[in-house]
Amino acid sequence: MLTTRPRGTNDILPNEIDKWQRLEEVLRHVSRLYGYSEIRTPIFEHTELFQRGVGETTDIVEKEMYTFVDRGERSLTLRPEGTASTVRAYVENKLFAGPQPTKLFYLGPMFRYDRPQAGRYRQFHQYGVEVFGSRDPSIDAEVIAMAMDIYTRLGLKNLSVELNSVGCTKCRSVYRKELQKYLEKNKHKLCSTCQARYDRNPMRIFDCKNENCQALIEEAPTIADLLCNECRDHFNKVQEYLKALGIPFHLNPRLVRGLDYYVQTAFEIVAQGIGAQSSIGGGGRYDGLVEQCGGPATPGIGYAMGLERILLTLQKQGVMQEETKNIDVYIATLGEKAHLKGAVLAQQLRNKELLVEYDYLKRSLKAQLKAADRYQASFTIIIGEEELTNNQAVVRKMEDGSQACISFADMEKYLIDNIRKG
RNA sequence: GUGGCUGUGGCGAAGUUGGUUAACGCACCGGAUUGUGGCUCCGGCACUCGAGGGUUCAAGUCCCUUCAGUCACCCCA
Repeated sequence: MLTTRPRGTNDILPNEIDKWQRLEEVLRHVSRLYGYSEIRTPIFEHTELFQRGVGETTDIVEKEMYTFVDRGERSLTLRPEGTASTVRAYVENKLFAGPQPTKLFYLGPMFRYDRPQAGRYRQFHQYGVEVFGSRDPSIDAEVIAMAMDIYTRLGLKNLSVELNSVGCTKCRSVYRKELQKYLEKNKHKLCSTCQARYDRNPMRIFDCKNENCQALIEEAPTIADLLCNECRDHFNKVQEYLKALGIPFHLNPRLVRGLDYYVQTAFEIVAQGIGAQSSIGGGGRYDGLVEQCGGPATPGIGYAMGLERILLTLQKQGVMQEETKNIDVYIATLGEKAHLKGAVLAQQLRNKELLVEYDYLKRSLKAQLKAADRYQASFTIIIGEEELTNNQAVVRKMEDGSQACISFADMEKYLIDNIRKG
């Protein structure tokens, strides 16, 4: 156990940190373009926040939370998603009193106690945005367009946007009853989980993979048929804006997202070929959430994307180009005095913005050159007794093995000139 | 929480119906080249064959338990 990381967690090693940083760069850049400011909230919150915010009946709250009691006997929970915390921060810090809408993004680890599999981990990373203060359908469309913009910039292909409206609390309860009425006579034929869903949240039966359940619900009325005028109008406008923005989408009346707070717009972005966990992002509108979390009635919409899944998709689609790392100068030394001189020279060259490595192991020259080769150094400076007395060093161009004797006084200029050129 | 597959040196892997000192490749370190890399050759590098228990004269090879990885279900990013 001492040398094993906890289940479902990952070390991001030096050889892969690069792609993470490049991904994060794109996310921050696009955030700026769309006018979002970063918010950093705690990794853990009062358990109650997620219970109320995410919803008591969701899988997240029922079986996936990392909850613990601290020394002050408070129940705390490692955040399983980002929206609840962001809403809490919005309310607590009275951001609603500032200019609206408020557009925020976050980036960081989330935690869910789930069985790990391809594209699913217990600690995973999400980037997400939240917009508070507007119920206008144009922002729904923009948020979806923004997500697609990010994927496109990253080079992802073959994605599909699944879009639905889950209605407001009013039309949803009407729909619920309709759906229950439709399924009533066949209720006993549903699988056991769907029988439970029948009472709690019959819309989730659409998600069931069981063929029998699928058959039973196939001809069921969809929410689209029963949206109230306001919701239907909103949904139509969202589609209108999406079309105008050139974002293709699939209407999916069966898309039901697993978090309780969604109303009206719900969407998911799906990638192919990364296994069963194909959703690389999703979101929707949550107009009642801020109020429910103790703030003023404020509309909101947001989405989150899973960074591991994005990286996985990038890899599967082969759009991940390796970044070559090489240094400018390797300093090889022989003998104690030369070693000291090398240390000083390394500092001097680094001050001139050169990437410099130096041998700390007092290895043989041969071994040092081998190291220089591994670092893909452009030049290796060799300093030994002889060079010290002549106040110069051998500078070897690694590419072709050509060497020159350069005085320490001219070293900086020589290297800078030659490296810039090459 | 449920199920399938897997678990041998840093990595990738051989390992016959259980039978002596557990292949091979890569990586790493050193030498051939007394102060010079990338190629070649030579050499070096394994106290637990995931862990624990059992069967047997004898187990990496059989049985049980457990842990981990992986994929899938549930659900989600």
